[in-house]
Amino acid sequence: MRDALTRLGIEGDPLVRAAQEEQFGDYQSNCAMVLAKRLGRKPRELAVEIIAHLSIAELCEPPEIAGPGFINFRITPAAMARRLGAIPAAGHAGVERLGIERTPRPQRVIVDLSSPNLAKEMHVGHLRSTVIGDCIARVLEFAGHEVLRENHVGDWGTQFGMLVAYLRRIRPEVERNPESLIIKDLEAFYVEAKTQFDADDTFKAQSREAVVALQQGDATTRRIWQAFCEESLRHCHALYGRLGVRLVDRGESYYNELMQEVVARLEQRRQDDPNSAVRLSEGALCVFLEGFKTRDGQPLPLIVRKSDGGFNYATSDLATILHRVEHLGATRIIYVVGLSQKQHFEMLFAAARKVGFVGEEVSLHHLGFGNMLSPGGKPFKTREGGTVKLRDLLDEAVERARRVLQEPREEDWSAGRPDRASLADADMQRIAETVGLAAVKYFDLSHALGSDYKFDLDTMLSLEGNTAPYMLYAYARIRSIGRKAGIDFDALPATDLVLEHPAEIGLAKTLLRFAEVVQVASDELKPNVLTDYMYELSRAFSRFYDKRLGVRVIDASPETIRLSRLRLCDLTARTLKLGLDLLGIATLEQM
RNA sequence: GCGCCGGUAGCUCAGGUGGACAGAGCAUCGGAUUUCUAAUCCGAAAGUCGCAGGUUCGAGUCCUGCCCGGCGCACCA
Repeated sequence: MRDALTRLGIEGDPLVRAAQEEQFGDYQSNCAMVLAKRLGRKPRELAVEIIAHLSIAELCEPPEIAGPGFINFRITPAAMARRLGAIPAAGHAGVERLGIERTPRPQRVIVDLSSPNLAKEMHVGHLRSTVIGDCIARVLEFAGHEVLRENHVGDWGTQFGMLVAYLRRIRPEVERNPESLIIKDLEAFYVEAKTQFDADDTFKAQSREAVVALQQGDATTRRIWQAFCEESLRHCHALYGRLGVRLVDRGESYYNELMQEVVARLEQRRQDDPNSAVRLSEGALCVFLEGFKTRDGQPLPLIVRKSDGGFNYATSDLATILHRVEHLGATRIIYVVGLSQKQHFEMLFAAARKVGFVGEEVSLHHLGFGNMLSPGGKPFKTREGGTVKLRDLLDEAVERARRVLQEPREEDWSAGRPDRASLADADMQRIAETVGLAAVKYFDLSHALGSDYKFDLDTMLSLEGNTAPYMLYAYARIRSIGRKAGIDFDALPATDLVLEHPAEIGLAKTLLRFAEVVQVASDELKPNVLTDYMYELSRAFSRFYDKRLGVRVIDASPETIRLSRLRLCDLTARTLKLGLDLLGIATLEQM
């Protein structure tokens, strides 16, 4: 299509995409209508001309023009077989990428994700950033970019003075042996400290002193603080480990010196040009930006140094940008943070550009997401109104998964299905863990990022519909086919594909769309594009394997057909596995 | 008050730069089945896409106004 447009001397996007309905073919192009409008011509005439300049005879049937000027393409089974056949087989280079190429223009990308506060336990509010951020990082990495996952944890501020002082009071041994620190329940520890802080003026004073000591670099205080942060991070990483999330922790404290640098640079700017956007206002050092107003309609600046001389969120965020651009060499920074922070990031980015911290060559992107709500549609809280720990949420999901998985076991015994019924309890626990976590992650990623969603265990653990269990089942089932057919998929040679039956063609068609789907998901940073496809692929497979409308596989004959169908199974399994991997979801060989 | 995001089938949600009668899952109803893992497949019913205007050959999608919900609006992160 692109060539045809070029030959016609027309610039424009071919707008080719999978057809919405089967009657319109496999792919459709809507460009004739768009271009005709621009060129002041009749859409159908232009469509005719475009078709005349196409050279796609060996790819598809002669294209048809329909309606106001749609161009419909129907790929020939032979062409599908060729394309699928070109996907590297087991043992060949590129098999793990299914032949999908890397971007020709790799970037160094920072994904800012998770970012819990170390003073407390991670709670449900951290789930989305962690899961989405990890997925985005995986997708961009797969696309060929160099991705750095930065966990901007909160490890600084007044509350840490309080925590250090409290540790000193009730665990004095920490001072001598900071490495030994274990805090079972971080949340309870914080609450205790806070209660003490509010009730005890002496303790309050000690807390303040600890903050000062921390800032001045007092060795003992820092050791205790560090011990606390490390213990808190161990709590975090227990969860990251379960979730299969890798990231690099870099606390706010890391930027202490850079924050001085940020302020110094801005101060310089202000003094060089008193009329610049950087000005003092009510004693605070501010960056004034266009388009932002306070409640009263006054200009709303980004405050970079408070009137008391202290730093705030904006200061550390600017320092972070400086670090990422100047030290880490990032050309793209993606913040996976809730949508409620939207204005803050707009101001932050505008300010960073205004004061020259980042140039045109660097893109700053706030990938905002909606709230995770309780099943009732209200903010997610415990019955008492407190925050729900992320660990508790995941535990519950796993426990519920275990119950769902165990339900049919009794029947399996009587139905003579030892495949599932014979699973040892340990295996069952492992499977439940995978399924439970997969369900939570998949459910999150299957919603459009910007919208809120209701956390509903029943729905996400359902064995039917667009859920992780359905997808994992589809995968496990295919792997089981390999075992039963006595074929090692990991040693299956490249075979000629035979695509004759509608079920074969339907599956092949869906398989071929994977590369494009990954491309869209990666370009637009939309995980749900991927999940939607995964579901379609799983369904296409179920149809393929259906006893009435599908085809025989394990006992198919002749052997060429059998191998072809097994290869389709394998391609499906590999695609599912890769797709799930991009979502950050582990697969199971058996469930 | 200003700004941003959302309002799509009974429920939960999709809808790539405006495009072919608005899609899916659950739930409902009806089929298939002595299973190559039925944890499946096929089909039906179900929506004036918040409301009212406008732009366009064509609007869930763009513009304006209004209604409803959420979030944000200078020294908290």
